[in-house]
Amino acid sequence: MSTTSQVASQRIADVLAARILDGTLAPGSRIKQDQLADELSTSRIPVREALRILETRGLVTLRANSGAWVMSLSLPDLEMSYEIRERIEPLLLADSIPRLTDEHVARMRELQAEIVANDDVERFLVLDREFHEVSYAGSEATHLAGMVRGLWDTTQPYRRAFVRQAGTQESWVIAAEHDLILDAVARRDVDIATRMLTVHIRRTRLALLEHPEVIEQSMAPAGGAPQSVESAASSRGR
Amino acid sequence: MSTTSQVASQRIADVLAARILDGTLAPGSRIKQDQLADELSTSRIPVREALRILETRGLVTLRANSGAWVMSLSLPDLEMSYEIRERIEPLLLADSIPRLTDEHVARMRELQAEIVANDDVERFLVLDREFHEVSYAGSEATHLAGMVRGLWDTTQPYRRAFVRQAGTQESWVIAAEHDLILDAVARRDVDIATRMLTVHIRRTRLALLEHPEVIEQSMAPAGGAPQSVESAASSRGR
DNA sequence: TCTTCCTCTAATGTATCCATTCAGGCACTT
DNA sequence: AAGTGCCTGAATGGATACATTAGAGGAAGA
Repeated sequence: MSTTSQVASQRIADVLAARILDGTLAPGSRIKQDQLADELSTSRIPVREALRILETRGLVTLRANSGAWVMSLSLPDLEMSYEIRERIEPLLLADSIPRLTDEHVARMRELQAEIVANDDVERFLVLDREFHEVSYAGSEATHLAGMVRGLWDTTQPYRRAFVRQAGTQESWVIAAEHDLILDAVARRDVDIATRMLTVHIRRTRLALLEHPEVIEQSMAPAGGAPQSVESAASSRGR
Repeated sequence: MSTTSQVASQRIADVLAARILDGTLAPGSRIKQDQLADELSTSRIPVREALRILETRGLVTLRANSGAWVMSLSLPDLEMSYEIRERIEPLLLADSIPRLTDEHVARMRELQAEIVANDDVERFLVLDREFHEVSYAGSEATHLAGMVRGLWDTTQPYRRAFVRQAGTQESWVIAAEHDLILDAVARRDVDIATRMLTVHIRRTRLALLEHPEVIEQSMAPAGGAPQSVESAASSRGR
């Protein structure tokens, strides 16, 4: 019924998340509580809650008595994110496949068809993500699914820069790998599907490593961002 | 200098985390903002922040307009946590080993010696955890380390119940496996160390599955806890 | 010219008060 | 007797006002 949450902090979190994921807010950008509260006509209290919510999703970095920044990753961070994805997404897929309906598979086919026909970067990012998300829709492992979503979230700005950089040839390879995954999923072949997914993620990571410039390209121009994740962790665990 | 954080929300989060991890607050227990604020002589604002912080660490489940509960896991959740650990902790260990100092190894030996001599459940939980944490101390992958810490945190109450239940024989097996890991780490043998760790976690998961009663034993007696993680996720992603 | 200390300001952290929501119980209807 | 609806209170969500901190900038000294 309600397209937007009744709870203000959730609404604000959704707005902020959308801006980060669609590239409006670049990694490293400073987020000021006053400014956001002003813009969204609320007090700073729900804004602060929203920032905490986004910290949980990995989208925002908080430092006590200092401020909030859009999460930014170093190249090792980014590589590690893909290493983690390579190990846990097959787990999620394996848990999902047995409960996937024919409608899910049909939806995957639709998305795959559009991916092949598409050549717009932004559209690709949406389609690619939904393709994988649908393949995970059968899983009831909420915790794991949340971790995976977090990894997709934090890496999204860099994926955008990468797709821009690598261009259409990369899309073709991805589409080919999706075909293999889709076939296996349609047959409910857990073993092959997970293997294909593993290869898919691994190859993407290696391709990413050939474009280390995506890190700089994704960063906000200035703003005094704390270097990487470290500062958040150290302030958290004091 | 300051043993406790200057920021109230951090202090409160630390206090709450300690109570959850040491078993004072059982999974499923209701946490009331008023009561906590009262007890710690603060307003409810920093308490709410603390709850968000603990949600990030996976220790607390929040439901909008409803309340906060100590995170509780179903048996499938618990099993999945170990499946995830089995896949990502070797990654963390591999990243850590090359940078481990001899002091780290020496500390691991100390801990291992005390584990062998020890027969107290609470002490075992502390020692076991620190043994693994030290082995990860060389890693600079903060993000991954945080995920692993979260998994240890959320599963700690069930590990306690399990060790109580399985008793000393389980400790012996664990100690034996630790020996294998320690040897490999001391030789800086990444391959063997990660394999031993994988086996260690997998065997623990299987042993855990033979004691499904740990779930009920760990739960708080009453309090109207929302069933498992699901409710938190659904309220979050509305 | 560089360093150090101080000051001041902008932004974050916290307290108090008010608004809103949800769960449980009770009365009423069918 | 079962189910529905309202009503009340306890607990959470949010706004305003104040306290505190971090960091930039400048003044003074070497």
